[in-house]
Amino acid sequence: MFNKRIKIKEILLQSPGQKGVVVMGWVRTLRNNQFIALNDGSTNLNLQVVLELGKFDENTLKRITTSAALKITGDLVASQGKGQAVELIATELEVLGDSDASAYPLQPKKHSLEFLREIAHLRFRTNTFGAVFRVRHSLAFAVHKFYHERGFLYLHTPIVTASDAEGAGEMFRVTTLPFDNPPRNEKGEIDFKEDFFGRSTNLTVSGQLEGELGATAFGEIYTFGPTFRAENSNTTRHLAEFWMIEPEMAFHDLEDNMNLAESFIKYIIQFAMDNNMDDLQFLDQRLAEEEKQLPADKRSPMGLIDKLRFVLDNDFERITYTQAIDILLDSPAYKKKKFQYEVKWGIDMQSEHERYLVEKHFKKPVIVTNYPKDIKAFYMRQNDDGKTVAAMDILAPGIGEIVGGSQREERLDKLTQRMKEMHISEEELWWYLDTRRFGTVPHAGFGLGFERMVLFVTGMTNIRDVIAFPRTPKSAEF
RNA sequence: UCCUCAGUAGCUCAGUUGGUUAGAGCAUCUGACUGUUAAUCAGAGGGUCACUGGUUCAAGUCCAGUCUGAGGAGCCA
Repeated sequence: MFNKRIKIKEILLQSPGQKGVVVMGWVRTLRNNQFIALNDGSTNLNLQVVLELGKFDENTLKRITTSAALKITGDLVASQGKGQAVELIATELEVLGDSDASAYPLQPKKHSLEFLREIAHLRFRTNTFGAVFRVRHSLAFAVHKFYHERGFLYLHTPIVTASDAEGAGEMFRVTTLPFDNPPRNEKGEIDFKEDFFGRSTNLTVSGQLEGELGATAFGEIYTFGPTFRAENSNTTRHLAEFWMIEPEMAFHDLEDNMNLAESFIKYIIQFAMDNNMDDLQFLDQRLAEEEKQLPADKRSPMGLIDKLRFVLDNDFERITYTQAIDILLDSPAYKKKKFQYEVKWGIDMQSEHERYLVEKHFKKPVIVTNYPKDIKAFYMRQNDDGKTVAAMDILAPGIGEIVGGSQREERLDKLTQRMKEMHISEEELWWYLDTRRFGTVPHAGFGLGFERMVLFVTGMTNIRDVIAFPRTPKSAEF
């Protein structure tokens, strides 16, 4: 029976005086042969366990090494030392699992994030990753809470998909055909009729098209699942496997869509602020320490928690693509020829342009709407000007694009015309087009990259550090 | 995929114009000490200088290629 244990998060809030308290956790450090800093993952804070001199034999003490798993029974008392309100005087100590100190890679000191990535199976045991993953959990939970409270239905869209017409990037093929000798048809091409699903299949790059099927029946749905892109992207904000949240809403236009996205982002930030303040404070201090190393102009203008408060307290800036281009053309950066890439109406804005708008000009999240149709996907609703579509991207400081969405083209003729122009097969997407044939309605939706959201809230800078087991080109060890 | 930078002990790093036996702090091990907060003190062990090839009397150091990592760019969430 292990159920009598009390989590360290709870015991730290209790008043001294209790006897026979049972705790279990892992040793962070043993100081002075007398003080164990015990952590059980429920909080970043450690419980100080006091071993009175002579009470435990030398062999037991020798087994109290970094990361050894312990069961300790003891009495909770007011701490004599500084740094903690209460501490546990141990009466019984059992080593549940030894940890060979000479082989254990983590030390009670600061490790580089690069090194910790190489031991991703153990990095949860550090303060930084403990905080990041508790915050990540809260954000994920808040996603469901937000949509559930608003009557959205959680729809599980498929991981394996047959459609390759979504145009959202390179896909991972799913097959059971033998590599060395695949079946071939008369033309000598690989015959996917022989494959497991009887056709060529891939891992999903987006649940949106399926999401629209749900929205046109349930009204409002959301998806929250893994997404796969086989792009050879080597950046701090791309993963080959990442998690995306995609709400899709019938009877919503572009403005409704923006309103939902903004309140959604604020809601999940608020939830983390309400439930993970200890961890956010730790991350805030961590970030401040990191930034001391940077030159002054590279540092964030605000601390992490101040930044989150600022986002909660202020409306996102809303501008059209056309206004965005005008701001760029009118900017000192443009006039001083600081931009490497050309700025003119019709371009797909580069990172440097987005960063300027968000980090220099507005200094807060910006929603850019009504992009030129030629740089956006086929399913976005065409505006009356014939040039733009009802798209919206949310750009966040330090991250770039965190949300991409649009009002969808609900008019069948406009949609199929656009598909023809963009060489997208109507036959393959017959099921998608059926939503426009049978009771089509104005509707909208967006995708939010979950890891980018976690980056923003935790202040981490590399996306590989906010997902448990990052998959990136040439890397899938854990 | 492109550009730039890096790879020296378990970790973080130093290593001069190429020159004797490659160093430090932390960690580890041994011992001491005991109200510590990444405990402290003393001592010890620990290296295929990423890999392959080349230049040279001599390469951690110079050159070429490869691999891996980081940052930036593109693709995007």
